[in-house]
Amino acid sequence: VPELPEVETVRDGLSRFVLNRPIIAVQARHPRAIRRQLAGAEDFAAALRGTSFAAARRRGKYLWLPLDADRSGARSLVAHLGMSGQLLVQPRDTQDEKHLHVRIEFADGGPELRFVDQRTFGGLMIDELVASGDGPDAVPAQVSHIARDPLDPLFDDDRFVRRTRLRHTEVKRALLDQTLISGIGNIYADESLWRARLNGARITDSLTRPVLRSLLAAVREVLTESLRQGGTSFDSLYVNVNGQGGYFERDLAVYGREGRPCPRCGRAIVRTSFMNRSSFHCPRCQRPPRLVDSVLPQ
DNA sequence: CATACCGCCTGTTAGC
DNA sequence: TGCTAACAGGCGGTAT
Repeated sequence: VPELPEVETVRDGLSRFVLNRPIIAVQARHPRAIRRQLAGAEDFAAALRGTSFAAARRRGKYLWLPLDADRSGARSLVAHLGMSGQLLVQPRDTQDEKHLHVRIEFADGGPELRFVDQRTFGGLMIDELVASGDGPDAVPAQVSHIARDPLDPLFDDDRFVRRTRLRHTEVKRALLDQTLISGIGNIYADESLWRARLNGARITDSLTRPVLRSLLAAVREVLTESLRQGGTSFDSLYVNVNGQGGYFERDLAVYGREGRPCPRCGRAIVRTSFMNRSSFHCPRCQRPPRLVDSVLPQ
């Protein structure tokens, strides 16, 4: 599942292989992949033909490629990989992938950009850049509600701690809320909570500022180490633009490791159902909240 | 406003 | 063996 380290790895690949190359043809083969393009497939293709990508940017799990300023500097190709989306840079003679949804060809005849997505939760669209509201940089309108991510130099730690403590919800929910802190999905939420020795069911307004700061530090450690390894390819659906997986799965402490020993204390990792998805934690290192602190009715 | 939950998707695996 | 059901889960929309 592509989260911040995976999306950043893709962004880096795009920045090296698809910038400043005039686009000559665009093929949208699956309408669902561009469902957010309200004006339709032809409008999508027309916006890209003849221009080029000027840069590759990211916030949280969204990435976007601003179009060449000479023609349409206010617009970008916005991408979200969803559960299983891949942006691949492939030689033109490479056989079409089974779930190839969008193809972008360049005038130089070099490798083309392909959007491949098995579960179709991802998508592409052309969108206008707008002021971000929390800083000097512009972001696509589709991305404007997304908080800065913890690897963004302008991420405001104090604001995150303050806003989190104003909420009354489980801390894992808060980590997954992209309007509070972006880029974290189920895998890195569990890994970060384990590093911070916090149970994900702890309630945000009962956590102290130092505890939340240490959680934020754990989040940054996990994301940074995973990024160094090219991300996590837990279910092999995540690959970089060259089709290669990352290696962080080897370093996962709890995610997907039910029954195996906690790397810190040796106790068996426990799997629970949480928010209708799987969560993994160490029952010794991450003690559940006292009942009085539970989110359940008082 | 804050918070919780549903539905969208398909390939893989578990269970009968 | 063959079928069904569960599972994976990010996110926008909607309900409370």
